[in-house]
Order: sequence, then structure tokens, then C-alpha cells
Amino acid sequence: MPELTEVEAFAQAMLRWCGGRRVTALERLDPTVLRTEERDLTGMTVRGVSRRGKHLIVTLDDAELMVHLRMTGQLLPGEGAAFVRASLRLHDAAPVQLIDPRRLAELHVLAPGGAARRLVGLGDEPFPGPRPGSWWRARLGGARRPLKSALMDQALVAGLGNIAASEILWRARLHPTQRASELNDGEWERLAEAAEAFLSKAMSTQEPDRVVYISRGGENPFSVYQRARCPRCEGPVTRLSQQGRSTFLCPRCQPAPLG
DNA sequence: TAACATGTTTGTCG
DNA sequence: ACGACAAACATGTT
Repeated sequence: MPELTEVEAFAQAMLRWCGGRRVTALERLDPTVLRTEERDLTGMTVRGVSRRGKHLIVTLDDAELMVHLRMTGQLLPGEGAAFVRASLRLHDAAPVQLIDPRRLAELHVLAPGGAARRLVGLGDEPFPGPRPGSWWRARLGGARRPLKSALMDQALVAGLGNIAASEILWRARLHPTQRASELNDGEWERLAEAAEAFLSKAMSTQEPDRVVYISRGGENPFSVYQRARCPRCEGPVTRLSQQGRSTFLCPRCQPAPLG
């Protein structure tokens, strides 16, 4: 479900759902998602919610709750949803459910400062932007890997996933297999503008309290991801495989690099 | 039914 | 050190 913009939307929603509330219990309905438990949250008040890459961090009086939703995790206030793996019960507010059919999500209850310690090595934040072309060049330009692979490397830039990478490259008219180290300054600038445009548009699409990405049977909000035709040139969208993941591109708009 | 899935980690090999 | 690849995690969707 989530990449940077969805986690950001979840973080903002979490602040509305839990901000200033006192925790009455952290219910663990499935033992696999609760990976770390260094504190008992009972009685603590939620002081803030933030995001770092694809990690969501809830700050409490004497603890931090760090969540990674991985592929299929979601957060939703209420009770009785399908696939609830944990539930944060609150005083005078609906509980917040961690939902994850696939059970790959991670929940860490850490001592203060624990999240930052665990996130050492995570790359810099592209959002909120804008970031200039030189910013992207400084972080990705040393990689001789395909540009898409570098974009998704969380140690270089934090938060971009498989969909964002395809969408940003399409907007920038850059080919996914192009070596990152071979981009020129104009191409870095195009990447910078495309990233800013994609991230701000994806954020503006999010509705308060209804964080949605690709919804089953719903509209596809993307330009190339799982699309048949390029909305810019009407040409066919093609798919290739990189790092075992599908990359979508418009070969007309994103010409393959020479050599 | 087999292939695929918005993510990350670990191990292997070049 | 860098990078490509496969498998693993565990299960729903197409």
C-alpha cells in the first residue's frame, strides 16, 4: 500500500486520530507484526506524529512507536476490520487499527530516541520539496546502477518506491535503465522537477482520513503504472523487469540511452 | 492456476 | 566496495 506520500498522509491522519490522546492499551492481535517492545505504552499521551522515509513515528511521553506498513499495511480508526494485527486503544477516542493481510508490517515500541537510532543510514528526504537538480545529482550521481534502482535505494533518497520511481521517470522523460552516473545537468533538473510534481500531486490527491492508493476496482491515478497508453503521446506503455519488480514506461517519451 | 503484488533483508556470486 | 540476482517473509488478487 504505502510509499512516501501515503505514509505522509497516514502520519497527518494519525495526528488527528491520536494527538493529545492517552493510550489505554496496545492490543497485539497477531504476534508477528509487533517486532520490538521496550516500553508499556499504557497511560502515555501521544505528543506528535512524524514520518521518515516510509516509516511512521508516533512520539509519546516516554516511548516511540515506529510503524512500517511494507506492502499491504494500513492504519484505520475503528474496530472489527478484517486483518487487524494490532490496535492502539485510546481514552475518549476510537482505537486505531493496524491492518495488514500479508502480515509483513512492522511495529516497534521503542525508548525515546529509538527511532532515530534505528534509522541511521536512511537517505535524505525529498519531501517536502522542492529539491534542485544538484540535490539529486549529489545523492544519486555516484551510482553506476540504473537510475530507477538508485531512485528506490532508501540509503540514497528515502521514501520512493516502485510506483513513484516509474511515475517520476515518466514525467522526467528519462529511461529507467539509464545509468544514474551518466545523467547531465539538464537531466538532473528534469528529474528534480518531475519528483516535485509527482510528490506534490500525490499528496494533494490524498483525502483527510481516507488514505488511498491503488484501490481494487477503483480508478488508476497514475500516468504509466499499470497503464496501457501514455497520456502524453498516446503510445503504448511497456513493462520491463528490474530488481524483480515491474517498471512501466513509455518508450516513445523515455528514449533508451545511447550506447 | 500460475503469476503477480505499493517493501525490505539476507545471502550468493561476479 | 559495488551491483545483480534469488529467496524469504505470508497471503490476497488477477
